[in-house]
Amino acid sequence: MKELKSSVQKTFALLEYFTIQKPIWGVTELAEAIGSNKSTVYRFLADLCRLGVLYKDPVTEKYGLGLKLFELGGRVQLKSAFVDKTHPELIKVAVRITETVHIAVLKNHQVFYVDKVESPQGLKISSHIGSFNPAYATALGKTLLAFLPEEIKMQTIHTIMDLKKPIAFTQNTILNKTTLLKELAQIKAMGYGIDREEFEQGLICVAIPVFNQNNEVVASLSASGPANRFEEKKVADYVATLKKGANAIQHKIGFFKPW
Amino acid sequence: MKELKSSVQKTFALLEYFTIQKPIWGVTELAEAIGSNKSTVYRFLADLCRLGVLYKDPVTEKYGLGLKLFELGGRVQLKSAFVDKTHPELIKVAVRITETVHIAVLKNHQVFYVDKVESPQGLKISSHIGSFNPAYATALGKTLLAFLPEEIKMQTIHTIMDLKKPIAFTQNTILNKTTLLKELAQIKAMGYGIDREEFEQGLICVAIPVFNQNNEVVASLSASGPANRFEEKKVADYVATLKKGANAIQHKIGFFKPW
DNA sequence: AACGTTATTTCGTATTATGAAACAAAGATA
DNA sequence: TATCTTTGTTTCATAATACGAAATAACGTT
Repeated sequence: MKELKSSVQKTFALLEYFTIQKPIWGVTELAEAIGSNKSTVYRFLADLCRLGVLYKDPVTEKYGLGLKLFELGGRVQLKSAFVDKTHPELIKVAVRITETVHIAVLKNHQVFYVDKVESPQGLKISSHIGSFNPAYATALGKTLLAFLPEEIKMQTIHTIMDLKKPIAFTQNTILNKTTLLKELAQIKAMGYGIDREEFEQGLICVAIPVFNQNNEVVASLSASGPANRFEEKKVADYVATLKKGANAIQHKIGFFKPW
Repeated sequence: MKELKSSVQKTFALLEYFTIQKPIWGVTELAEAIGSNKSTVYRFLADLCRLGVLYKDPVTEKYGLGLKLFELGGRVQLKSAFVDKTHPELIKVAVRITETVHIAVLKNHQVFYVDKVESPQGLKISSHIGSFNPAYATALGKTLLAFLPEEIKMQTIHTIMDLKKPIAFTQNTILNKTTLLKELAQIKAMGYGIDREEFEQGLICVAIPVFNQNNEVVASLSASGPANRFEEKKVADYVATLKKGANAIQHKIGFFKPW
């Protein structure tokens, strides 16, 4: 690899090619995609296989992500101390609400999708666990921002709205800082946030904050559905159910805090 | 690090120190545990943090496993193409059976625990997702072995019983190859396997095979509970419920095969 | 049988990693 | 408040690993 990069960086850069959409690669194919010599890539692949980080199909000679990553992923505290505990509560909420339920945390001024439970009757939502979305344009994000401690909130909003130049996703996306601050104040007052097609056309999302037992906001919990199915009365019902879920979650996670 | 090892190996060796039991390390503490210079370890930690593989708590200056591993773990096909689909079925089984339900695959001649759902009424089982256990001494393992294609089965049993010298976990552990082969024949005939305190004192486990839509055995599904609660009648009921679960799983996983 | 493609190995050279030492920062102690 | 101790962070000469061109092996296609 003709770049000034540590081997650690190269290793994880290589692992990035193994996606949900394309989970399987051959040596030459991957070398071409990376722009590296195939003997270099071959050695990385061989090393990673020995460690169980990748596996090699003996028949096709193609490589895929291995059990070691599955196991390491399970040791991340977000998984072992949070998702494993909250997942059953998401299921209960999804059963009652019959829409897709998500839980997310704030990371790098964005929402990071941590888990979701789809309802058979619910709309298929394109969100992807393990991915980021803009905090300012999602119910999950706005709700997380709204309940942050005041100083952290102002710093974060400054970063998002002034330094990082927000973009519009739909006509409804809030791009003005003052407008966003008013919106967050309203979310704080009402105890829940709504994304009215601000991030995705045709999609409405209702979110409420999730606190730990130190009363720190650690996540947000939401229900998403098509715009034509969200009536005012339903919103109140959803909020009530989400709050029950959030209370149960608070009991289960103790003082857990995703840094 | 004074060893002849690639940086890839060193990287994953370092990540191994971040366990469920001890998820958080400081620079010097980790360097001492590894037996490496703290400036070397510091650079690895810094690199891994920039990649999101680790995170650093800004207050305590300690390190923990980061979101990137959570996300990579979610991209492993065993997770995205299997666990995500089978988990709801495990829940349904656990609700009916009111014991702990596990699903495992065969890897390196051992059972690899992939998922589990505990029942509130169930005994707390010490199994750990992402860990291995001996195939010859567990219901999950014996059942997987029993339903393997004949040639692969004989090879695998040769490896386990002749080359790897099995050890006893309890007085009931099967150590004789001929005895094990008879046991597997019986499991094949009955369609389910039982571990009668062969792996853990006081614990009985019933497992059935899970097939994909190519009729290849890809996993096994089990219910575990204390020995004093397992009566003959209950076994038949459990097997029936587990079979329903396995059928539902077969429908959901298509031709998926954990390599 | 010949050809094309991909996987795998070799070895001289290029690049990265190491660790001792020094410095910075912060908490503990007198 | 000053001093000491411990941990985190940085520097740089040296040691070790990584690289890639070329060759070989393996396998599928024609």
